[in-house]
Amino acid sequence: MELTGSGEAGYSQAVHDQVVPTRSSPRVIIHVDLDCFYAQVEMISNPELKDKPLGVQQKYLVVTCNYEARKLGVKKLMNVRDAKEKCPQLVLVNGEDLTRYREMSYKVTELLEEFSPVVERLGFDENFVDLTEMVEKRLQQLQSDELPTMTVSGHVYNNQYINLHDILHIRLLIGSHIAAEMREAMYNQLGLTGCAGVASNKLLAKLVSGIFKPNQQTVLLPESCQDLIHSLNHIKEMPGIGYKTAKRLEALGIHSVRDLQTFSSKILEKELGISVAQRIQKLSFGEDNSPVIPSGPVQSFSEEDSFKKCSSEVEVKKKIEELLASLLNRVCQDGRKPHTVRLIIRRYSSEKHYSRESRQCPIPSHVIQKLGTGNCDVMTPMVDILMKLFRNMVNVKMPFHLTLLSVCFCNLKALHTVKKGPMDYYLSPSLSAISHSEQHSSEMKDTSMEDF
DNA sequence: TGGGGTTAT
DNA sequence: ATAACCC
Repeated sequence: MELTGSGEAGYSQAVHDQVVPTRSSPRVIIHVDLDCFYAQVEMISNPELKDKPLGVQQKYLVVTCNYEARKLGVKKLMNVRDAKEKCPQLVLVNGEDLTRYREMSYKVTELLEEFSPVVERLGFDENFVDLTEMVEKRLQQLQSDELPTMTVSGHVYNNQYINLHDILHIRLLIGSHIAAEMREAMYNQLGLTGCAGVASNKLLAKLVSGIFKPNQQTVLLPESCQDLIHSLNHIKEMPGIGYKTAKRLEALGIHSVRDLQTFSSKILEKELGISVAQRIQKLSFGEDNSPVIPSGPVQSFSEEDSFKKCSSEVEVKKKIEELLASLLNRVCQDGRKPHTVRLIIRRYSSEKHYSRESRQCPIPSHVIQKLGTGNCDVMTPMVDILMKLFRNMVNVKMPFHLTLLSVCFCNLKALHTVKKGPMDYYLSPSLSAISHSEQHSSEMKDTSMEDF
């Protein structure tokens, strides 16, 4: 038996004109999924909540709840009235301000990045990590006398037999140990519990992480892949197949994963377009070659507020000022500067499901400059810009009825720190481009376009 | 359905 | 700018 073979050596990815050998085939991916994340953060903030049924409320919804509450029949995204009816002892905390959740969320991602830098966030409470390289290193450290005593950490999906002569099994077992170490670190350093799934791609890792539910982990061995995907009761449960696609598939008579596997590729491509069709049909077989993409710093900040009714310009301005105040704090913390601002609205409509409209524009350069600086009045010009965007979307001479307002800062650009002797100077990209001849054309053009 | 996020078109 | 996806 050889421990090192089996990966097809591919030559891809030209990085800086260098051809780097990459092993593209057998990956080890972990999906980490925190247990009822917002509720956990609240229980850490206030330990008195720990042994009580707890729900986190946003507007009239219980968006998540702890396991005490779940035992008593409370479900995620349940109406507050229904939840209180089911469970009169339910303790509710308001979770509309995401600040503490966001901060804890990034602590988790950073902790995982210490194991391996390739970490992709999915929402606030899930992360994928590509463990392939880490596993490979441990495999090379593995002594041959240790091999016969190798065991799994946590559950094996289907309770499948482990073959220690199968290199794919060995890799995944090593992955399961790394998963256990990650969960231990999350608990010891942050006080958080969660589930983990280890498999050969993101789809399967995600599906298998949910098999044993709070605070447990599961590894999927290749032979049980089909069992896993066929354990889904409906195609809508397949990550990547959302509400719209599921509806269209149903119209084609496709309900189960097997229906999708056996459906004509040609017809599917004609109905959904080649891109979606090919992607989701591969998903139906458990195939997913999408890489784990390091999320890095956020690409946009937004704050939103929903309400029953907002129908005057004065109200709109007040809401925008509130949203903006929070956003400016966040921008200040981040250090980078947004170069674009967007206003998003949702209009009241009795039927038409969930449609938002938005208008965006560049942030004038003189406003950008003031953004990080405490708060020498950047509010006024920003509110003016946002009200103009608002009037561009909504005819204020006609009656209107909004149910949501959101402000988003995006197109974030780093400040360039230029080493110049004892002092560092912060320069905007355009200035930096002038002082450094190696940075030019595209950035210059981009900046000047936005300024005017 | 809340209050966020991402990528593709 | 919108539409789809994710939580």
